[in-house]
Amino acid sequence: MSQATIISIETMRVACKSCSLSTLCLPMALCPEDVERLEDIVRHTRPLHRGDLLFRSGDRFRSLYVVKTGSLKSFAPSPEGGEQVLGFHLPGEVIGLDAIDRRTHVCYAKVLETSSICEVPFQRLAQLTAIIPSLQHQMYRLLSKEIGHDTDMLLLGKKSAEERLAAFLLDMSKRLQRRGLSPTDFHLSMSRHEIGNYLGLAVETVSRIFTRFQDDRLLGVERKHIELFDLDALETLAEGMGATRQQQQRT
Amino acid sequence: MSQATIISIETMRVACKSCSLSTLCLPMALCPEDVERLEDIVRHTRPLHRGDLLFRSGDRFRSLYVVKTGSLKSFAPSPEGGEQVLGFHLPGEVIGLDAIDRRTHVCYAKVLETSSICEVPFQRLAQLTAIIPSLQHQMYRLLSKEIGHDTDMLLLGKKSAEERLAAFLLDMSKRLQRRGLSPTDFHLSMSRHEIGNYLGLAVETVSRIFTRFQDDRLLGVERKHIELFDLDALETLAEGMGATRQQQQRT
DNA sequence: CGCGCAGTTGACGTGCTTCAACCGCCGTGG
DNA sequence: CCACGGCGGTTGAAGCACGTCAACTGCGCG
Repeated sequence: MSQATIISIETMRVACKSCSLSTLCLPMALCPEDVERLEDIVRHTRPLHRGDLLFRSGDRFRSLYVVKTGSLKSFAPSPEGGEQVLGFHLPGEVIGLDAIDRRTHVCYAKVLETSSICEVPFQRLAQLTAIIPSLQHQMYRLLSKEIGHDTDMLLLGKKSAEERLAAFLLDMSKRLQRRGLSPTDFHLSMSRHEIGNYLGLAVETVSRIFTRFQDDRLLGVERKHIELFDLDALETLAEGMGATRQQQQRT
Repeated sequence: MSQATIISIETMRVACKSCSLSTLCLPMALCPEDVERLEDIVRHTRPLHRGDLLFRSGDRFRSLYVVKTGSLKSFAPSPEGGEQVLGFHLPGEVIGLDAIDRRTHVCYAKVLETSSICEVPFQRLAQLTAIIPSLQHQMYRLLSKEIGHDTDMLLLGKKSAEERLAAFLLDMSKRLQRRGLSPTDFHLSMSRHEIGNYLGLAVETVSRIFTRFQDDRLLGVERKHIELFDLDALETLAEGMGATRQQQQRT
């Protein structure tokens, strides 16, 4: 028990310079000296557990959060009391970028599995970006990348159910690969409900398509464990070349 | 004719400090001295006309563009040769934020009606933000706002056709209002095809819902001229309180 | 004056949702 | 240790919202 505690604290306190995410996260392309300046403002909190909320809708925006380990989902309350899943967040990804403008969080961030998270106070980060040009560029790229990803998701909304699920799986695959994990064999920390909600599909539809993909030997599924057998075929599907329902609306 | 030319040139050359958009655009909250520094890097191009392309997919990213007058649409080529409308851009709005990260434009920007546009070289803008803190904040807020708007659009993709069109009209209404125009009486510069494509709906569906809204006295339509009679009702519709198809998927 | 395209309207087909039943895993408590 | 309840997930049947196809209208432009 005491050993577990020590490990946990060690994990918590790992500095940016020795963090395995340093090539993905904010320190990317910073010189050691600047990494240290960044470290000075980063706050490490104790690990959060499944179901914990990182922040709530309405909370005042003060910090960006970076996932160090684990995963989260963000969601907005929907009018009827349900929730709308806005995205999933993997290690190295920054949460809260949408709140900079509004000064207030308008969504919830919930932990899907035990996760450790770095807190980066935004005001101090902004001050730092003014004196570290490469950090400023990194911030602009980060924000821009988020816009690009959102745009991709926006396009998804116009595709068929099969295309959406294929695109979702490929997106996860690529994001995991960037983190040094297998792009073809991984664990989904979110439920089918959450996937369906995220993609705008009914749970049943998600389930049916998973089995359809499995029947077609595109992948193997066993509960939350996914194995992708044919990335190319999935890519083709996701692109919408499926011949059915050509949504090519020229204007 | 010569008078028209003079007016056009006058419009082209208007400086940031005397531009009617100065409270919406980048100069927002800058002191006069800093506005002048911004002006120094802004390039004014001749007005573009309907159908002109501001940039193409594949073009190297060099500048952000701000709409001064007129309107544009951005779209991505879809696999089968059609196009996917990504958004519409009104005066005071910045185009190209998604390209900062990729260093290359991945979509097209096409002019919907005669428009004048300011070009802001990004490298020089970034240099300027490092020495003008309020400009840096403005940039962060701009990028963040875009993320927020994209997220809103993403949520739209999960709603019914009526909800989507209502939300689209309200979005236009609010954006026009911020520009000092009537929020209830305006002209849509895009075609039904483009609206449908943007919202992920068939043209016929858009048309049907327009007439349905008109029958319900929510608005008046005559070709591209729109008059909104009942903003509250549209708001309620857009929120998805329509009692039909409650997409409240709890997880 | 007439071609052409944007827009509207109607009839029909279908992909997805909805409703419902069932299965299997897992935790809990007797 | 097993029984039981509950939830996540899968599968089947039926309905509906929206897409597709097709015909028609009318403004706009050469």
